Amino acid sequence: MANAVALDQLAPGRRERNKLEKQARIVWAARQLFHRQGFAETTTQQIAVEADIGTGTLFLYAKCKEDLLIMVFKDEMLETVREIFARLSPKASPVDQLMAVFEHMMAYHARDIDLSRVLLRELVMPSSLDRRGDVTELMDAIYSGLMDIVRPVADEPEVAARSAFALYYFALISWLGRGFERRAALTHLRTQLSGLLK
Amino acid sequence: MANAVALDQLAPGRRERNKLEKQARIVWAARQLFHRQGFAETTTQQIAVEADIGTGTLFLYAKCKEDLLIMVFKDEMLETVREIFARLSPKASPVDQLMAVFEHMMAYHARDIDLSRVLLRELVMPSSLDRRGDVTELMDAIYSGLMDIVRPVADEPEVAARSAFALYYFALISWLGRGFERRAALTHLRTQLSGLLK
Amino acid sequence: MANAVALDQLAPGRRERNKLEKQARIVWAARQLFHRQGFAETTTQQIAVEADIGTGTLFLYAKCKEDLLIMVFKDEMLETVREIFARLSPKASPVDQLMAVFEHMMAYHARDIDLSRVLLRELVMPSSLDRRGDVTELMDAIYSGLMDIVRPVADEPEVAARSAFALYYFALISWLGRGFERRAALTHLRTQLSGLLK
Amino acid sequence: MANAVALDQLAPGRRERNKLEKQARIVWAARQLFHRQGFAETTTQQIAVEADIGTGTLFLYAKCKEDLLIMVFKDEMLETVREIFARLSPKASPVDQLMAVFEHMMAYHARDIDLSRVLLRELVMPSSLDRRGDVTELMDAIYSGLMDIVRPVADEPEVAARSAFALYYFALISWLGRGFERRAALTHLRTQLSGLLK
DNA sequence: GATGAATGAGACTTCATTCAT
DNA sequence: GATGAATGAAGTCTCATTCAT
Repeated sequence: MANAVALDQLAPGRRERNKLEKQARIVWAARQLFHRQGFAETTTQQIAVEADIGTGTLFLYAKCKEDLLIMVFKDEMLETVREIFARLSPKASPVDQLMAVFEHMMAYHARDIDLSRVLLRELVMPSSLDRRGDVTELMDAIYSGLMDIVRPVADEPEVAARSAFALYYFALISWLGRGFERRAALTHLRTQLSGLLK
Repeated sequence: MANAVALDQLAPGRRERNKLEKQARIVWAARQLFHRQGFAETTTQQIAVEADIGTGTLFLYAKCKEDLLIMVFKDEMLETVREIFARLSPKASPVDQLMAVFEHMMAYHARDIDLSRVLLRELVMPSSLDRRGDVTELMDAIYSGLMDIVRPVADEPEVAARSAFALYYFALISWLGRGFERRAALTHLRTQLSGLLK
Repeated sequence: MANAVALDQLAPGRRERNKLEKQARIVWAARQLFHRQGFAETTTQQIAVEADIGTGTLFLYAKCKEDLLIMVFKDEMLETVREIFARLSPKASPVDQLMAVFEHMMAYHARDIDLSRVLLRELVMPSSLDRRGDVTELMDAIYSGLMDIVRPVADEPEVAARSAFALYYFALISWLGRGFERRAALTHLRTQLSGLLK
Repeated sequence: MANAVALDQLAPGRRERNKLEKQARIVWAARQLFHRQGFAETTTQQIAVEADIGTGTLFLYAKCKEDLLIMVFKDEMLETVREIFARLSPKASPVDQLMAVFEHMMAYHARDIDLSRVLLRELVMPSSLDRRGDVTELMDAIYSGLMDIVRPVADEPEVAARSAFALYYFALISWLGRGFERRAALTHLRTQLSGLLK
């Protein structure tokens, strides 16, 4: 008994660290490696080693490698989105505010274009549906912010917010998917948003 | 040599025609197999066998497997799109016409959802740029038709057409990517299009 | 402690009965799943869930997954064999009686050929020796019945019974292992048994 | 041109070595490694390296690892069987001759019991049916030899040969599968064969 | 006895693509 | 242009089993 306590103090093992902490370590490890090496170039083994867990344990927290990407993205993006909305100038026009939001979001993706491409691919054709909740949570945060912006000028803020996001999404895909210039995509987007909000 | 010339004289354009016929056989074989077995489950060897050509010959006509999917899709989709636009009732409202177009396009994708998912993934993150021309050709046909529809009510038909397509594309992805119901996606889309065209 | 005694007095044999009941549930669960999904496709976790016990508890009752197969088989087969011997017509010739036995046994295996293949593989190359007793018990039952059949016509009933079973076993393997037709295997077997018993 | 010839002379490549030679090299490599390290412990990569071919090339010649075992076994066993039959004393009694054959065959398996266990398992539950021809060829050779032995004393040599082999097979499995002593298995077998041939 | 979170070994095979002919 | 034998990279995730509680 006394020994066990002593052992715990000397070498706190893996087991007592709780699930949440473990999940956090996994996401942290995945993020580091995905950004440093790319998605395909990162092996699940590397992530497990970096997170200090067993190879199999990883799959108790994420059903597949792609789910790890969603988890990484959701954490980062949610924070990013909240910052973006927090920093908006309320005096700017709705279109300007929307553009500010979307420009920042694109800038976020620009930091790691390849990883964002993999992410979009994953959103279009999900490898598992386990992380659907994460995506929903993120989308809700975005829609909520967009609605606040368009509310003053839109009869149906929800519809307008969804439309605005759809236009952004198309611009994003045009940029990521076909080498459409980011600037050109944004220019188009502004025109379209102006048209949308009359 | 002399023989070759003679053959050419007897059947002018023969080589070229052979090439086209061979390409047609390849696309036909790919389509059959992709639809029957799915994209990943179909091997390039199977396609070569079905098209009655050598394994290596295939890659003289398509740089990679994904290009075959684009070829299959472009042929089918271009025809589908033309039919759709041809059958529109010019008396219907622009929104109704747009919805008719998009409903038919979604119905086309519904015939093979999985294959459409692969296609969208491919459009978002192309494996090769060789078939970009095919995509452009198709998009031009679509934009052209959409512009005709929105022209009566839009100041900038090109912008409106692009926006309309963006809204459709988002609906499409929502449906394919997340099991969002097709009906629900279409309902949303109609509301958004109404908003867009005021 | 005192409580434990009291409990034991209230329900004597309770612990033992619980253990047997639990084992019965495990075997029942394993049988369902093996038959429904196949051996390889069934996980020990599924069996544990179905038997309503912990994942680790399973291995208190069976040293390994293969042992579960033996347990399933032994229960079923022992009952089957007893029925078969009970229903024999004593007036039939020994060869006819043997054939009746073996036909029924093959029919039993025919109900789940794939599982029987796994079983035979397991008998040829056992994963553990823990369940050897089960196999012996079953074999004894079979030999005993076969000896009763051949006794009237064999000088050494034990030898004849063993030979008869060997001939059956070969027929069984020929059928399971190589797609030899069941009918053909049985025809061969009858000829061989006739030769054996003169 | 001249260069190509020079290169060929300096470094005769893989390609010109024909298919048969390649298959022989593969089987040779597999045999070495299976015997030296055991079946499970040998990787297909090792075999490919040893045979001096590409990893994938291996699977042009054997559909799966198990097929390699059949190929190895068939070659060895066919030779072994022919030797055994060639060396029989025609003056010995049929039972003695049969026993000589089966003792030698068991001795062959005794040289690598574990590999033989894997082989038997494979025969009971084949991983592929591609090598069925090999098994048939071997069995034909064995049956043919056995028929010659039993012909003098059996009305139906074919049936007797098959029965004799079945009895041997059962003894073999008893020995390999359950640690039944080889000597005991052979003793039983002799008794049974005596009974069979009256 | 019971639990269930954690472990970690593990190597096969596929199949798009190439390139010598 | 056509062929098809040869290549070889590649790495996830499963799942039986353990063992601290």
